[in-house]
Amino acid sequence: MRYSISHKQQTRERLLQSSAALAKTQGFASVGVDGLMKAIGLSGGAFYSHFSSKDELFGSIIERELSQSLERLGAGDAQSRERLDRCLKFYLSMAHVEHAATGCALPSMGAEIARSDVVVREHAQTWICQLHANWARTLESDSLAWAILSQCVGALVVARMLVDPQVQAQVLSSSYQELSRQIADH
Amino acid sequence: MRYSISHKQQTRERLLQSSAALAKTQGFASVGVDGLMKAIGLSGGAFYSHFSSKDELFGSIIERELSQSLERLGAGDAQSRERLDRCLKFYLSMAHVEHAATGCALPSMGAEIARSDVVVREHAQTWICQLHANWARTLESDSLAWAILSQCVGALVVARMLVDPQVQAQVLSSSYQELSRQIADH
DNA sequence: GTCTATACCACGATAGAC
DNA sequence: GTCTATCGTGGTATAGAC
Repeated sequence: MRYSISHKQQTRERLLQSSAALAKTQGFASVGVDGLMKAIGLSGGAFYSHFSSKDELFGSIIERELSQSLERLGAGDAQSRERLDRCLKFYLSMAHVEHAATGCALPSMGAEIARSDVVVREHAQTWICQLHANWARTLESDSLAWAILSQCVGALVVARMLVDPQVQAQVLSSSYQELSRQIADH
Repeated sequence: MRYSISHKQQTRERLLQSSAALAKTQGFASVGVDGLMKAIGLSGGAFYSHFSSKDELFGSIIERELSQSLERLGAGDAQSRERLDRCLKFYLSMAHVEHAATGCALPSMGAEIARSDVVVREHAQTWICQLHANWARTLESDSLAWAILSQCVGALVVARMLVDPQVQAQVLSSSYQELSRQIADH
């Protein structure tokens, strides 16, 4: 063969990474196969050597994104409240609002995941429940863990819709402030 | 003229209503002009007698949806905490999760609004800030009002991604429970 | 105002050369 | 594995008859 064994894996990884970033910023439905491939310097036709369809790529992107987020937000069996606090601080930051390409996939692609087929949503559910379980163990509260997760995702969705950075920052700081109080009061 | 004066207004209203429902369920980008018109029994060509472009329709949909949500969630100058509580109960209900077509536009179209042009987002910001102001007046807390808004939107985004109705219900009830506690403690 | 027909472009996906 | 070329479809938008 004219291409090394690892070449395909590397190309596939580049494609996944680049496509995920494009999907999070422009929406997966709004970017075509040609655009996805051009972004990594390849032609559209080469796409089908890596994925049988655009939908299959979507599933792989979600899988990769969620496992990555889980690692960053709640990996391990026992995390300290200090680490959870650092996670919340970053999640609810202006940097996260402004850089959707490298951020969590839930606020940017949540609606698209909700509209996708059952297989993808089952994967998403597994991951979300795993993150919830980790946070619930740290916080010793199932309901507080769900509430935090919802509020984090919602704050980013709301903030990204706004134009004024000051109001955006207000949404973030308010959410963080109220979350901190809830965690402390618990 | 062969058509009455009010006919155009009525058709436009039907188009707005139907298109909003389709946009919330399938995503605005994923449904074509032909599909939007066929949904109200007209041909695709007739669309441009009502809107100059699909983007202009998007702006009108958002405007209409948000003012409608404001009416349902926080109209008037002074609302009781009881009414706010009823609003939260409905917003965080399984019916709302299941029927995106008639529900709030923020969880289903939030990401698309965030990606749209500045004019649309300025409009969205105006309405969101107005709703926030009403809730903040009722609750006597700016930050709590922002936190509630974020949590409501986030809970719906998260719940809609899941497949298991029991887990969906858990997300909703947890969010409602924690919100109630926050409001009571305030 | 609505229809049919159409221009024009972008999309997802495939075929065959290299 | 990647390229170019292409097929078929569906997208937005326009033109002209009624």
